[in-house]
Amino acid sequence: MKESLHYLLMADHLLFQKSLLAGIKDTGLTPGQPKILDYLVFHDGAVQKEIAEACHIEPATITSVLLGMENKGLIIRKNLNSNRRSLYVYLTDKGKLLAEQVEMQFRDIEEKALSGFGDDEKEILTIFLTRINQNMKGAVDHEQN
Amino acid sequence: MKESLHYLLMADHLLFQKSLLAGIKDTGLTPGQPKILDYLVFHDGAVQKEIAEACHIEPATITSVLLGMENKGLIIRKNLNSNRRSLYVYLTDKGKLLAEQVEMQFRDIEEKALSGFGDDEKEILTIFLTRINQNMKGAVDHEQN
DNA sequence: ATAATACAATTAGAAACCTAATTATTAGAT
DNA sequence: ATCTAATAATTAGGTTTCTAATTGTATTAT
Repeated sequence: MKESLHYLLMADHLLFQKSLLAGIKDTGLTPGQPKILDYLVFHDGAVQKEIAEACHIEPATITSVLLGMENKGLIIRKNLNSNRRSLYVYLTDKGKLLAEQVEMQFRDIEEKALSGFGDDEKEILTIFLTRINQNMKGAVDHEQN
Repeated sequence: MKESLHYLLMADHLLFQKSLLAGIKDTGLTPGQPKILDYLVFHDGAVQKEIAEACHIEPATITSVLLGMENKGLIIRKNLNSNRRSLYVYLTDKGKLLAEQVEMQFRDIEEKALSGFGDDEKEILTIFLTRINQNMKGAVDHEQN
């Protein structure tokens, strides 16, 4: 089991997550918030559904996490007249500052995780993980019909 | 962000998990239970702390998940006289049956995930993920001191 | 134009997970 | 031998996550 793909992916992902949280303890961010902050850096103004998909969590989950982030003043949610059933999410200045810290931490951990890897190896790894991603996406989509 | 290691690991892990849960819906297992069942197949009689470490969850979490599994009759927990502060966990016959189903599903998904991969590619992937694992373990251990 | 359908977000309720503090047991030090 | 440290499990309290059902808004069909 220790050598199975599932186990390795789980271990790597969770160690990454644990390391991230340790590195941003001083920010007061709770575990669900960093990935959303990170997504918004590159997709400011996204609607909730989009964020949920990108972060691989359900729309119902996003609702509560974003509420917490809004209360902390990290984001604001706007209702545009052109589409009143969607909520558009924007980083505040405070949110941007914390997001930068998260970004930095992401980069640090990634570097640590890949220490000893050559550029060619990094590229191969990325390609492999992307292929798996596509294989799995197809599988899950198929099951939903 | 879509191309970062963290994102790819997260996506692959969560798609794997989602696919697994879809494939064992009929078993009535809740999301936290399959990985423990799987671990016990190869480590029957493990103590709770060991299971927690292997499954990358905290001892406090194991307590409640194992309670649920015990109530469902999937496991029993025994107190041995030689060490009365540890609890030794064993699969019941019912637990073994469900574990087999979980195993089968793990294998199916792994095959789907790696479709198109040659044996040499699979081996390289495993090596890479294991190296990342070791890099991260070192990092997390270091932070704890 | 109105009715049916689809869609985005939310609420409700439950499971999984965490950290910090507690209890019970074991091991180690003097 | 007793006192202190460490260890395994648990409890308490909170966050994240899920599914299913609901609300409000937009689209589509007749």
